[in-house]
Order: sequence, then C-alpha cells, then structure tokens
Amino acid sequence: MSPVPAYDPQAIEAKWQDRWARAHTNEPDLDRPRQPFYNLMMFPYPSAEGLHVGNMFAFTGADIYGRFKRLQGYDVFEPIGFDAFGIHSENYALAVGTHPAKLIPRNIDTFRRQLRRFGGMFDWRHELSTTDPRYYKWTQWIFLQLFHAGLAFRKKAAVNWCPKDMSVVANEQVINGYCERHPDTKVEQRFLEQWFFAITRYADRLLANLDRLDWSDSTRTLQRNWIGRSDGAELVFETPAGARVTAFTTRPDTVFGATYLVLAPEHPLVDEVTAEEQRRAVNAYRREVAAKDLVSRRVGDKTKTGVFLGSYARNPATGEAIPIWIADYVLMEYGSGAIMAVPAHDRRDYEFATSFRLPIRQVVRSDEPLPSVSPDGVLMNSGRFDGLPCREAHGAIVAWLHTRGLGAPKVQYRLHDWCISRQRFWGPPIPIIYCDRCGPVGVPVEDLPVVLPLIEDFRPDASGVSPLARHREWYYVRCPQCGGEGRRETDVSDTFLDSAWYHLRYPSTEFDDRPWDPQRTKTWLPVTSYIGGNEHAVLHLLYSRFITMVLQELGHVHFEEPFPKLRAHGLIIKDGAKMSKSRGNVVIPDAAIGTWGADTFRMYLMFLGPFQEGGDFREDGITGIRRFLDKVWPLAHHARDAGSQPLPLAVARKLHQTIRKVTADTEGLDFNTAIAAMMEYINLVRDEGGVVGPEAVEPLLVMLAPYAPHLAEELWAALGHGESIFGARWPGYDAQLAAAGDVEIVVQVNGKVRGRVTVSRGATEAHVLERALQDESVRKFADGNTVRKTIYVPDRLLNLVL
RNA sequence: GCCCGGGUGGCGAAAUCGGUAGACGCAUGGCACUUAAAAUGCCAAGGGAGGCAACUCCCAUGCAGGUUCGAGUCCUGCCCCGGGCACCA
Repeated sequence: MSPVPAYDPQAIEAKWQDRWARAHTNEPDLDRPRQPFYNLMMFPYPSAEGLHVGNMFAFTGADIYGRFKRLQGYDVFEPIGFDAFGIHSENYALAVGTHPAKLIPRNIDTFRRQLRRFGGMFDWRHELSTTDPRYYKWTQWIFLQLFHAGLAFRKKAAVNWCPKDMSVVANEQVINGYCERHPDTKVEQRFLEQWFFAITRYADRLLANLDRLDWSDSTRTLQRNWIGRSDGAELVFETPAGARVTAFTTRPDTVFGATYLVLAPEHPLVDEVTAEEQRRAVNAYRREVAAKDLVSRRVGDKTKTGVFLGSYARNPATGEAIPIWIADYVLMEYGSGAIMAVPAHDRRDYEFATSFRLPIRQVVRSDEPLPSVSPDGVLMNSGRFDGLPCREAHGAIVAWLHTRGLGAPKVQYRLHDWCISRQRFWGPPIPIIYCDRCGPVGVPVEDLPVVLPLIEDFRPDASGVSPLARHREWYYVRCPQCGGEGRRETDVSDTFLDSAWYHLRYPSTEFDDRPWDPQRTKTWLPVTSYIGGNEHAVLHLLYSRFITMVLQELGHVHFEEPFPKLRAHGLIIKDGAKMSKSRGNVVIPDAAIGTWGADTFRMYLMFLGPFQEGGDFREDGITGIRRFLDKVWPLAHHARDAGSQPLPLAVARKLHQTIRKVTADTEGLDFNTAIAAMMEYINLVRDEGGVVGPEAVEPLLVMLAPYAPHLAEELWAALGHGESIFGARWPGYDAQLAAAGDVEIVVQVNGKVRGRVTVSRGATEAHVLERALQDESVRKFADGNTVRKTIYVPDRLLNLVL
C-alpha cells in the first residue's frame, strides 16, 4: 500500500477554496437553471468584532443544506451580503470617532475573509451591501411605491424617543420601556411628525397567510402573538347631550356589569363630555399624564389613577346612567381609546373600582372571588340573557345591541403601523422633498438615489432633527413638482426597510436600471428555503412579508409571500448567556478554525446539539470530530489501493442504513444525528477489518461533502475523480437491504424485560413465542402461570401478560 | 399575568407510532505500544444491592398522581430554566 499523506486541513482548505473560486463552482447559471433552488440565510450586520460563532453556526447549517440540495441535483443559488446601515454602525462610529463610511468597508472585508474561510458555497458575484447607492436607490424606490400608493403617510404621534440614540425607535426596539440598544436608558414619549407604513391594513392577511406557510411553529407563534388579533365588539355609550362614546371590548357578554366608562386622557371627546365643575381637575390630570414618558405610563408604577369627568353615559344594555372617567391605564392607541369598565370581571377595572369606590356588579356566576375573568361561565344579573353561557351570550348580546344601533362586532389588532423615520444619518435618506406649495413630494425616480452626503460632523443632537439638515447644499433643493423652493426630508429610513427586500435584489445585482429583473425574479423567487434566527421572527420577517404583499399588489412581483419555507435555528450561547460585546463572551471562530480547520469546526458546531435548538458553546469535544475525520482520511486513501471489491454484507447493510438516515436527517436539519450516523458507519467499517474498496467510501464522501466540503473534495480527488465532488449525485439506498438482517426482539413478562431473542426480520409471532419460551430467564418468570395474553410488535418486542 | 420551548449519566446529547432508556461523542479509569510523554488502539463504565466470577435482582428520563400489557413519549396538578408579549380592554 502506498503511504497515506498527512491530513493538513489548512493546506487543503486553502487549495479547494481557491479552486472553487477559479472554476466558478459556486456560481449557478441564473438565466438557465434546470432546477433552481434559492438557498437564503439571513445576511449579517458587519460588526467591528467580526463574524462570531453564532453567525457561523447559522451559516454552516444553511450551507450544509444548500450543498445537500446541490448534490441532489439542484442549481443552488446561495448568495450573501451585508446589512450595513443602521444605528449600531452609527453608534460604533461615534464611539471610535471614525465615519461609518470608512469603518463599514473594513468590517465587510473582515467578514468576507471569514466567510470564505469557513467554506460557504457563496456566489460572490451577487454579494450586496445595503449601504451601496446601487442598492439603496431601490430601497428609496420602494418607499416611493408605498408613498404613491397611499401606504406611507406622515402622522404626528407619540413615539418612542431614545435620549442616547437621540432618535425615534420603533415599538419593536423598545424592551420593557428601555431602549433595545441601551438597556439602562428609558425611552421617552415625544410627539413628532413621522413617516409610517400602513402595515396594520395588512394585519388580517399577514395573520391568515401564516396558516399556509411552511414555517417553524415557534416563528409562526411569535408572529401570531405580535399581530395579536382580538375578536370582540364596539359598543356605544350615549350621553344625555348626544355624544356617542365607542368602547372596544372582547367581553360584550359582560356589558350588564359595565358600571362606568373610562376614556384615555388624550381621547378627543374628553373636552366635550367634561362637566364645568370638573374641568380644572381633568385638565390638571391630563397635563400630568402628558408629562409622563411612555415608560412610567406603561410599565412603571401601575397604581391606578384617574379623574371623574362629572358626566354620565347610558349603558346600552341596562339603560342606566354610568359615570365617565379618564385614566391613564386606558391607552389611546389601542381599540377606540375608551373602555367599558366591568370591575367584577376584569382585574384592572376591579382595582380601579376598588380604589375609587365605584360599583361592582357580578354578571357571571363563579365560585372564585371577584374579579373572575374566565370566559367559561354562565350569565346572571343580565336580564333576558341570564343563564346563557358566556360564549353564547357574546354573539347574542352583540346582535341584540346591533339591532338598536348600539354595537357591532369588531376585530382589533395589537400590531401598530410601522414607524420608519429615524433622526439619524446612517441610512438611506427618505426620498421626499417638502414644498410650501405642494406639500411632501416624492423624489422622481430619475433623480434616485438620493445620495447620502458624507458630512464631517455626523453627531446627532437633541433637537430631534437629523444631522443631515446641517448640510445646506444638500438640504435646499427645487421642488420637483412646481420648481419652487423645497427642502429635503432629513430623516433616514429604518434599517428594517433595507433588509425587507434584499432577497429580491440578490439574483439581480448586476442590473442598475431596475430593482430586480422580472425574468430572474420569475426564475428564482420566492425563496426556496430560508434559514435564520427567531430574533427576527417579528421584525424582519413581518416587514418583509408586508413589503412583498404591497409589491405584489402593485404588480412588481408575482407572489405575496417571499419565504414559503422557513426554518428557525437555535441560538448559540456562551456560559448560559447570549453572546454580546457588553458581556464580553463573544467567541470569534478564527482561532479555532486556525487550530482545527474549517471542516472540523463546521462539523463540531453542528454536533454541539440540535440545530433548531442551539446550545452552549464550549470547545471540549471538538477532538471527537477531528478523530472522526482522521479515520475517514486513511480509509479513503486505502480504498484506492484496495480497488473495487464486493462489500461484506454487514458493511453493505450499514451503508444503506446510513444513507437512509443521513438523507432524512440532513433534509430535516438534524445535523447532529446525521453526523452520529456517519460515525457509526466508520466505526463498523473499522470493526469489519478497516480496508474496503471505493464502493464503501465514495457514498460516504458524498454524504460528508456538505459537512466537510474541503476534505470531501480532497479525498474524492484522491480516489481518482477529476471533477468536483459537488458534481456528483447524492447516493440512493436499497430499502430492502437497509431493512434486512437479524433483529433482536425483547421479551417482556408483564411489561418487564426478561429476555432477548434474535430472529430474522419479519418473523412471525408464533415463532418468536416459541423461541422466547426456550429462554431460561423468561421461563423463570413465566413458568407455572398461564399466559393470558401476548402483545407482539413485529421486529421489536413480545410481551407475555400473565 | 398570558403564550411558546425545554428539564434524560460527570458533560453535550439520542430515542418516527407509546415498545430494549442513554445511540453518537467528550471527559474518566484500566491495558497495549513507548525509555517517557503525546498520539493511536483495545477494554470498562447510569445508580444501588448480592456474588470469586460469568451473572442476578432492585431503582432510574424535574416532582406527585393517572391511563395502559407497557410511559422519556399520552392525560391531570405542581416545581424549575430559557424565550416572547404585557395596564392591549
């Protein structure tokens, strides 16, 4: 036998990465694919620290899947890019005093180097960066599509203002009242003119479509809860003066127990229904609430406060006059900004009624102390509806009130419109020009992109105006409509707008005259498989879906759901905590790849635990993967010398069983068990003598190729193949052979294991029973008793019940 | 408070349908090779009890019950950990 060369991962990995690049191995023909497969992973934000093991974990899993599909005969398009705009980059730039336009290219260089080194099957011809004017030109174009369709509008609204970022942040970026990026900084309430996208108009479609998407359940649930549909009714409470107060409730069945009304302090009807003698107290309370920030109002002190307006409204069910109050526990932005208070059956109303000594009337029978909130009860004190179960009463009472014009069914969503304005500068300028005569005017398409000017002083200030306003030549501009004096919008758009459409751009990056090429889009989209983390379950994924729906309606794309198949991977944590710079537990994979090689590291990440669950990163155990590859290495080299030879039956059977399992597991992203199966195969081959022909090794190499692509290529070449292993086909298996062989059947007596018999697969119950009764220990337990019943599970188990 | 996950050896974890709990791997111990160490190979190994031993028995999947011939898996009630939402009417 010829000597086996040493396995030197660094050398062979560099060699194959170079060959792939030169041979364009990873670049499918985008115009004439036979079987297109768009394999997408969530593009990274190129941070200054570099790609960490969390990113690499996600990319490795997605890359394995893409390579697997490639071996199954698909033309796999696996693009990568950089989500490089946004407040993170800007804040980092501010901290180090270097302009992000200088920092970002450096960071991208680092990421690009890391992404090449780990061996991703990326098509680098189609790399993109959201900060490239060639890209954000079309981000702005999308804004204009929404603007012209009436889906982008300005609204003065209470917004979340982060005093550290000195910018508005989206509801999604507020965690428990604190800024997502600055966990020690409370977000304040400010009233500003902002651009919003009317995503709430799509709430029902976004929700309903979830049922027919092939997505991880975890992601679907997160999105469903975020949209937050509530089915209820709007009920009308009339005042003697003729004002009609509408209250949204999910429990119209309890309307007989509504003993007072509460309006949000900002409710437009407050002035009208306030009695003169209460006006001073009411105004004082409203000022007090307005001075509070969103934090203390929403999550801070939840002690109930409020003021009686001095007036009354009629309960539409009982006809009684009930007092009207304002209180800050009622929020203007949800429902109608007014509630009917049913203190007997709502915790908050109960608390409020107790502290202000308001009447409490029980209308649902319950054994529990009040407030009893369960919707599974029977009505009482509800006139003709007494005795009706709540769930039936719900519809019956709404129908009854409806006939009298005092109520109607209503569906309410928790989802808010998407505020996209950011008072910062590191983003695509919102392409709007304000004209005193014409109002806000969209920048004409031929003037796009509105290039982000490279200002020297990019620090934000507390004015709430973007630093871009200081750039005079940029700021003052002619109105495209009337030619008069105009001023540019100085806010930039939310980063999530950049990432809401990147999947549309990838196949069309070479076109500058269109956002995406219609033919390419028809060929490659929607995305065949999308793999990413649940940290984007509600932001990125919801916004992408919304933008795609709009584009579909406007005739720009032919589908309304961009990601028909999505799988969420787990999170890699370190020492029990999420990796973050502030915790100082970020692990950069470069050192480990340097020590072990990319192949070992890739497989190790996948062997750490289930891909869809994630796990705690630690390096002990990586030697197990390396030992495995060290066993594959000589086996393949010896196979060439051994030459073609029939496989021993045990090896053949195990091979086909392994193919069956690795195929199913890789398809299901169960990479850890697929790797275990390949290890078992190698262990068996070694137990059987250790020298086998190419018949036993080549299928293994193909299965291994997605996991350890460089090593697989090297060994494939060593076996005499001139072409890349990724031109090979995924092996099939012989189901008969995989299933054949002897099986060990467990013999139980009264459910306890008492013996085992080995029979050939598919043996009859009678035969197994006969064999079982010969077993000494079975007899010990069974003898002298009559077997009342036997339970036989073919090929698995026989249970004798005495 | 509500909605999702999850809890299995010293550790990471396996276990279509309810059917041999602990595959695969790490760490550990012993042996071989070696002047020695590393590497490698072979063997052992959930806990407990009995036995010189091969072996035998009992207990074990967060806790307490239940259904079943049989429960890690199904049902009921709890405890703990992770994530999401939260004065959302």
